[in-house]
Amino acid sequence: MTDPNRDRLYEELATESRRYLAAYVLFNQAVADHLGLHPTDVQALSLLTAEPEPLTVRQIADMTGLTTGSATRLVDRLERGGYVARTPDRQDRRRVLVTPVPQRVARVTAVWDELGRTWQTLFDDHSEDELRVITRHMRRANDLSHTQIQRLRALPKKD
Amino acid sequence: MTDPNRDRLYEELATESRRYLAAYVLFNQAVADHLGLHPTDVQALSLLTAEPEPLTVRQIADMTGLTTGSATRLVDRLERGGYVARTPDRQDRRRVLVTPVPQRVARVTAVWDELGRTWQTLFDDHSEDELRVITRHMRRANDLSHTQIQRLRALPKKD
DNA sequence: GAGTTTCGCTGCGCCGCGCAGTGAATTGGG
DNA sequence: CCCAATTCACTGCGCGGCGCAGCGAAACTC
Repeated sequence: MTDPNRDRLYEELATESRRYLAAYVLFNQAVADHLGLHPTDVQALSLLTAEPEPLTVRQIADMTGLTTGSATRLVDRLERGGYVARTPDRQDRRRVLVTPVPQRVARVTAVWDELGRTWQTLFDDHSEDELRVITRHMRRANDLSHTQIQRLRALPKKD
Repeated sequence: MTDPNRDRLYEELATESRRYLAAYVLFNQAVADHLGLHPTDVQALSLLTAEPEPLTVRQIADMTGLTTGSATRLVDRLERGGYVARTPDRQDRRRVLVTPVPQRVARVTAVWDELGRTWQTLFDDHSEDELRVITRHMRRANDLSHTQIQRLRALPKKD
């Protein structure tokens, strides 16, 4: 139950996770500054390009955690910057599909890939099993945090 | 060089990382909402409690990525909320040391630990070696992103 | 001891954001 | 079939965090 060795590993991993997140936020900020965008916009673009199909405004709102109103404004900015295009949905005419503009978005992903290349060198001395371990951990932590978020939102607010 | 199997793993890990970090940001946001704070404040508290010694305002500014002015305001909010206390530095009287107030901060970390406990159940079927692999990856990615941020800031801004 | 640098702090304006409400489109129940 | 309820994206409005520029005070430099 309380293996002191494992406890130390847990502790270490917890602290490292915090720094990991902090580093990501800083990196995201740096990318945004570099491109003259806002961190939220970069984050949205990252999520948008990760999905195979175009998203609706509401989906973007859910994934970023903003309201639909703010999401509309976000898409406004991205559209004005030429990063995405609004396309009406044929099936449901209330909906608006937001599709990324490849050549423009490439400018953003280029910065990401710049990191990605260095990442590869970082991964190169990992075995395939180790890579799978990391990926699996992230996926599970991802799922877990979603349920945790649900719980937090359902709970009464403190103070 | 181009092992298709590894390439697929890289691809998978890259996408999963995005989602993982996005989820982390969302969780941070949810915690902030729950406590009636701002995400930046929670992040600062997280970093503040992770360090063994009190930080100066400038150090907080550097770690969070904001200007000293905004950092001052951030400390103002945290102080007003009773989360931290300002202490003058004896050695350098220009400096102000920001020390977390344990009993008040405990309220925040309680929410983190709530996730931590569930995390433990998630980790329980990992071997110690696997835990070390994950921790090591995060630490290295952390270091790497810092150098990347330096590079980004040095580069000329695009657009 | 005068000049320079660093510290934290403070007006100011910008702008992202949540809130609440709008019209249009879709869905469901009698 | 029609009318109510829901969902969609969008829009004023006010709040407030943030960067910017400048401020005295304290520390370092020569």
